[in-house]
Amino acid sequence: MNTQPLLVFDWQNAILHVDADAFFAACEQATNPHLVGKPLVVGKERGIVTAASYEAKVLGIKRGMRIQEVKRLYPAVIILNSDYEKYSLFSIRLMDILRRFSPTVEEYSIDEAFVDITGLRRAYHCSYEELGFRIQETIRTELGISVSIGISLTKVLAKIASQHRKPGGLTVIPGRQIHLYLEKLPVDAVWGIGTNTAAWCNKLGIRTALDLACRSEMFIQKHFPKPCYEIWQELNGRPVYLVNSEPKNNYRSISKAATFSPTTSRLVIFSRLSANLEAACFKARRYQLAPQRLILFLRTQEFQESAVELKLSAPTAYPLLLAPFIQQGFDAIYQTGRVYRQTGVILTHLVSARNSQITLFDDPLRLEKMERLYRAVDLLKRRMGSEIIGSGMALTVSAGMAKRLKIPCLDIRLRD
DNA sequence: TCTGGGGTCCTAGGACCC
DNA sequence: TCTGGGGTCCTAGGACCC
Repeated sequence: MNTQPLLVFDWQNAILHVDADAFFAACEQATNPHLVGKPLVVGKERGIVTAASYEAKVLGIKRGMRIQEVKRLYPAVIILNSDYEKYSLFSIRLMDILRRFSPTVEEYSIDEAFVDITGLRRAYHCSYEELGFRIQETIRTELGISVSIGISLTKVLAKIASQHRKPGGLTVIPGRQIHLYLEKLPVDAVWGIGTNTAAWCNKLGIRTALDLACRSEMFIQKHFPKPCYEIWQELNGRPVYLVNSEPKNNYRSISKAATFSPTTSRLVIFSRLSANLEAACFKARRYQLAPQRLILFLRTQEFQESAVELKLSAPTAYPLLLAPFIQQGFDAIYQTGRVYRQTGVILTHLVSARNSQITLFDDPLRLEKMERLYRAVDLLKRRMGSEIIGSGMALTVSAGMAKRLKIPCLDIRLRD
């Protein structure tokens, strides 16, 4: 058999993973004493459960469950709209606390972070476990929420550690104890191993994380693609994934999609699509980005997807300029009489908008007008909420106006 | 098992060039 | 024009994550 014993020296490297417990629900409870200790669910506005407090989870409520069903089965459960502003503020404060302990903090998601704590035992005159405990306590007292913490030699192991005991757990996995934690862990519970890779593992006789970690390096390289080889190294205590503390200020793509009650109405579907475009461009402008391409897609009731990709000859995040092409693209994929339930827009090949949009206009005055218009729009949206202005605008632009504005669209291509 | 919405990275294969 | 080898770039699609 292609196996080998785990051989890891302790603490060449120390990574801490923080995972907030039932984060959205916890934020609600932290800001409203009446909610503490009560079963509570967030996601009313979407019709599905986005997050559930532990009191609600105990009853059997899971993420994705219909709100209607929750109401019917558990009339006592409190149901709230989600409040992303609030959760973002908690997230910012959480990350700030972590940065007080170490400068190397990766904000992995709104409620999760990795912290590189290598060598901090000396600085704080305490063990890594004690340091984890202090962090946990600081978060509890300052924010009033509970987090689970895992500490180990790599990110993958630290994730396993933080999952090990939830909520409120603190688990340290030193090198010599790795096998104890991998022994009973199903391979698909490892970060980065999904259902497909797990199925492949099973075919090779690999059931647990330990089975995977103990295979020889050669065996892994022969039978698995690169991502899995990296995970294998991490499971063996060899760090591959570094803690990246650079702030997220760039995107490869920006997308907006929305599901609605099934309809055949051309007008309704097109205006949904326009709203998606508005929202996506709004976000792009916030990060000073402009797409060179965009993909429009529609989904039918039977989950059939049709999409079209538009290549712009010059990048822009001004929906007004894009309107005629959206119309063309839409016409290419929309089928009269079909029942649709979802629309979406993906902005890709993003570039910095700072200078690139200038090439769209030969007349600097016109550029300035457009910039001023959207500065006003963006300000209004930020102040009053993004619903205040926008969608429908795309409908009002005539093809003639677009022609005068000289936005050429190079290429429209149907995808699949 | 997917609900629903937002992302990332990797890979195989084709086009094109020398 | 064909043969063969080799490299790069781009794309679609897959897999995975929260």
